Amino acid sequence: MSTNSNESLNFLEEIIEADLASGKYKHILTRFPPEPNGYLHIGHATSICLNFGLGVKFGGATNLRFDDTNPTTEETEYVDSIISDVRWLGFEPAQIVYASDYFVQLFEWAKVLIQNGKAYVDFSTSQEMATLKGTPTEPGKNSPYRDTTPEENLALFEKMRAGEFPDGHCTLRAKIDMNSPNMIMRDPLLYRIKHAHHHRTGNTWCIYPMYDWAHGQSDSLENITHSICTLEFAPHRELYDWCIAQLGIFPSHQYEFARRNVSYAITSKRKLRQLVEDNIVRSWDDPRMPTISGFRRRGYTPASIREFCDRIGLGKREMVADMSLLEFCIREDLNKSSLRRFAVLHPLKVVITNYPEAQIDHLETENNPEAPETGLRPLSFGRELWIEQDDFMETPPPKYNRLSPGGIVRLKSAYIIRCEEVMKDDAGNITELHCTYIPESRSGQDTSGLKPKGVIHWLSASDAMIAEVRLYDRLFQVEDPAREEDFIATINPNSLQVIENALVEPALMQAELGDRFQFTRLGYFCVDPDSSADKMVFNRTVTLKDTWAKESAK
RNA sequence: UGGGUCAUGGUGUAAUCGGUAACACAGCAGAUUUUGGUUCUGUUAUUCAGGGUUCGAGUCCUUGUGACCCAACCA
Repeated sequence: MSTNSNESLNFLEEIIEADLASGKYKHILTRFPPEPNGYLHIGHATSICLNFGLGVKFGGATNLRFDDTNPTTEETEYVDSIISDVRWLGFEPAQIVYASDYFVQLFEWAKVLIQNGKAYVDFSTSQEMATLKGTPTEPGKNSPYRDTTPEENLALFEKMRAGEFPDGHCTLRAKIDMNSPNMIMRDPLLYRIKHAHHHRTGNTWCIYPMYDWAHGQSDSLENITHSICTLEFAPHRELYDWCIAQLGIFPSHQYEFARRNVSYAITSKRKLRQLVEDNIVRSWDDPRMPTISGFRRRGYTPASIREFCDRIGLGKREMVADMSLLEFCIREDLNKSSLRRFAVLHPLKVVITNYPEAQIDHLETENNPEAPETGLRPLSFGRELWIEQDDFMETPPPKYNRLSPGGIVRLKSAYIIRCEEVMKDDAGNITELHCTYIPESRSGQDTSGLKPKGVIHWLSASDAMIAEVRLYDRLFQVEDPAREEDFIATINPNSLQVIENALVEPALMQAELGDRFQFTRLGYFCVDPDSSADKMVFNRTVTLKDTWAKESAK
């Protein structure tokens, strides 16, 4: 119910704690209010974690409410994906509700406003309205329709609702103050005519409430105590309060926080759509997309995203959180939880010349050194092996700890080998390595006294299986692509590398959708839904931290 | 006649309503390591500017500067 007194609270938590302490509320109720007009992205994820997180932290609850007041942009498909994204993140709404549930109530309340002389039907065109609205530095002018009597307005509003006017013919506006310094308060639109099919109410309505007429009242109807939104809605708060005051209904309160952006990502719906439609990515759930479904397919865990949202904190100033923090969070989670497996992405054949032709040795290695209880798994060792091309260099740079001519290296959980001969084709390409192994260097019973500097992963040619591996990198090359004049130009041309014929441990062929692994020394990988019984596909979620890559780049 | 929101290391967030500017990520250096992973240790770097109040200011006052939002029949 209450929080630890020694931990520092963010400004919203302080407000809530004070409201609870003063007895203003016994329980808090928040809400996550997406418009179902697209897929959720990482920005929404932070809002979900915020709203639901607050509900959980203070023993309250959180509604999922679809702000479906614009029938021309909204679809059931989006409703479904949003519900599943929220649940995937690990939250269960107290209620799943819709602004459209309140259309009748909202309509009745509009009539109350009209009767009280606080709203009028305006036949001005949008152009005329814009002119009369003034500018931030110049006052507006009253509409010629502003002094129509309540009786007349009521009749006109009923006609609007009855479908007697075409789209755009007139609107219902609140009568507030055309001289207000707050542009939002200069007689805002409450209803507009749209003869459109609504994904839930069908054709029963041809007038639809605007955001400002729907949101606060929806909050109030649900008894939302803390209605949390982003900074750009701050000027709307005055209108939010005005509407509630006019109706004398439960006073929900709006609080604003700064949208939480993430570097190297984009969260504009328009731009995300462009990426999909221009086939720059494959789909909305392409693992490079900053959508929740993209992160899911990429292999991110819900816990890692929640942890990220916790760690970036909350404020009221514009911010861009570091993508590297998100990467830290997923590595931290997966390091503890994922089983280790060997995979060789770019194979180089190694022949152990002093190892018997047909002999297969059975070795073991740990599933996860961070979690010994996960036990060991079997590994086959034979005369022919695969290692990573990167793990051999004919002329190694300084500090290179891997294999080179005449040098030794430890094959993890197996033997130490020495490179005796480099085989090449006519073009000079390395085709295979001839090595010898040190029989007394077997892992766990090493009496060789040798101390190779490097340890590399490997696969036995006798049982390695082929799989497809997709390596993802950042989609954008700049930290803040949204700020670029042409964000498409900043796209990383190497954001996806497909390796059709990678080699993996045989056990990986039984992996199932949702499984996550660490491919030893390579990174964290998950099973992609494109996988089939005969062709497994793995996505790289994130690389391991790679200090050698940094060192060698110097 | 403009209104609103904000300003603390590279990034993000704190600082018990005036009392040693801290935590995390990133970076750098080292130790450990049969993953160049993990773990551990150390380290670099911060209060937008000017003025004022005060023994003492990130915090209070004042004057500036800068950033973002608002003039959709979108949310």
